[in-house]
Amino acid sequence: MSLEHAILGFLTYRPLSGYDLKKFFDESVRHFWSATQSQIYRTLARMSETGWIEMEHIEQEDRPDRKVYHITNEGRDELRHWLTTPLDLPAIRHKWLVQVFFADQLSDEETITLFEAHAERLRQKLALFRNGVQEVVERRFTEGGSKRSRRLWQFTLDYGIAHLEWELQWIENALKDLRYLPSD
Amino acid sequence: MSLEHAILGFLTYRPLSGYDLKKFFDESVRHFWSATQSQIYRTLARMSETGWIEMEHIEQEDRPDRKVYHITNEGRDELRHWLTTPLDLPAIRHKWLVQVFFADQLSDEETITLFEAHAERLRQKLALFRNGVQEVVERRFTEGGSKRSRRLWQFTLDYGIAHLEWELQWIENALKDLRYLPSD
DNA sequence: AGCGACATGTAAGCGGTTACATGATTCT
DNA sequence: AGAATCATGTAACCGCTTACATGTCGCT
Repeated sequence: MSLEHAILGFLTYRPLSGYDLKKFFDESVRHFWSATQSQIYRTLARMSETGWIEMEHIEQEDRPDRKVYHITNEGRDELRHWLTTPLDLPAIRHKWLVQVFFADQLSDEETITLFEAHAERLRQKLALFRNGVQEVVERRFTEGGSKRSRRLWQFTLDYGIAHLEWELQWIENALKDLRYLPSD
Repeated sequence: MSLEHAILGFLTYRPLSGYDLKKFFDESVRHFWSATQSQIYRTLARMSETGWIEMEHIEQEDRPDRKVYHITNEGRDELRHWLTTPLDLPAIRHKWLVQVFFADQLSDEETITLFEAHAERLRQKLALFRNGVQEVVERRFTEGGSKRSRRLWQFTLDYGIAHLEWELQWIENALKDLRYLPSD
């Protein structure tokens, strides 16, 4: 399971609360592994039981108390083990391709719209990605973190952008072929 | 939901049983939308209640009885409606990128292995894809199906192959950069 | 007065996977 | 004799999403 291991990964940086972790997820791995708040809290409780992490209750006067978790030696072992485990390729679940597959139920115009609407979404996400994300990386790494870690982060960002660019280009190309769609 | 709409899509070809549908899924849309047998039977039962499909019990002497489902007019309306509904981009869940992100816990060699193992998996899947799939298309379309429908099928296959090719190339490229990974 | 940040969690439901269960026929 | 194909389904579980629930502090 990746959620647990992502949490272990973040806890190698420093001890963190559920609230902290949610922010880490949203700011860094979100575009390839998102996690909701409720999922994080539940998983932290489970991981405490297996002994991969330990909780420390920190009382605060001005703000709500925090439960800060730190990684144990077993946790570190588990993380290293998982990181060196080859994984199966993820199954693709792409609803849009289901629409394409059954688009013989649509007119030519509707089919073109199907492709163009998807292209437009890709363009929007790409714009978001290009603008928003790079700043976050800079901000985070002025306050610490190794160059190696930063370079690996950059890999995952490059992947995200290159992937969107590729898909967009593929669709723009497909749109050209769409003009010669057989009518029967 | 895509499973229901994929089923509706297949039922526009002809009335089918759960068993038939499982084969259709495995032979055509599997690489972007898979479905298990138990999922299909449960969903058919649910769809009968909503009125999108209707069941006909067909008794057979030599083999087990069949429950053959056909699409209703409401089903056709629902399918057309869904096909013209723009969908959000699917969230990517790519465990391998989680491994990359936290690979600062690994040595240089281990990191290179992480990339190379993934590339090898992509190569295997690509080989499978190129060999196995095209034949299925030919076979299926000698026994019927419109040219339009066939062309759309081809689109989804092309997408699958092009996607694997792109990812493989990206990783091979990343492997070159990996030589200059900062050590601190 | 209202909103956002801080901080914790529970509950219900949904889609999907894996395992279990049955039983006949046909091919090797 | 054993495997594959035909054909149906149930049950348990798992990961994830959405909604609900509570309460403080600081800023505008």
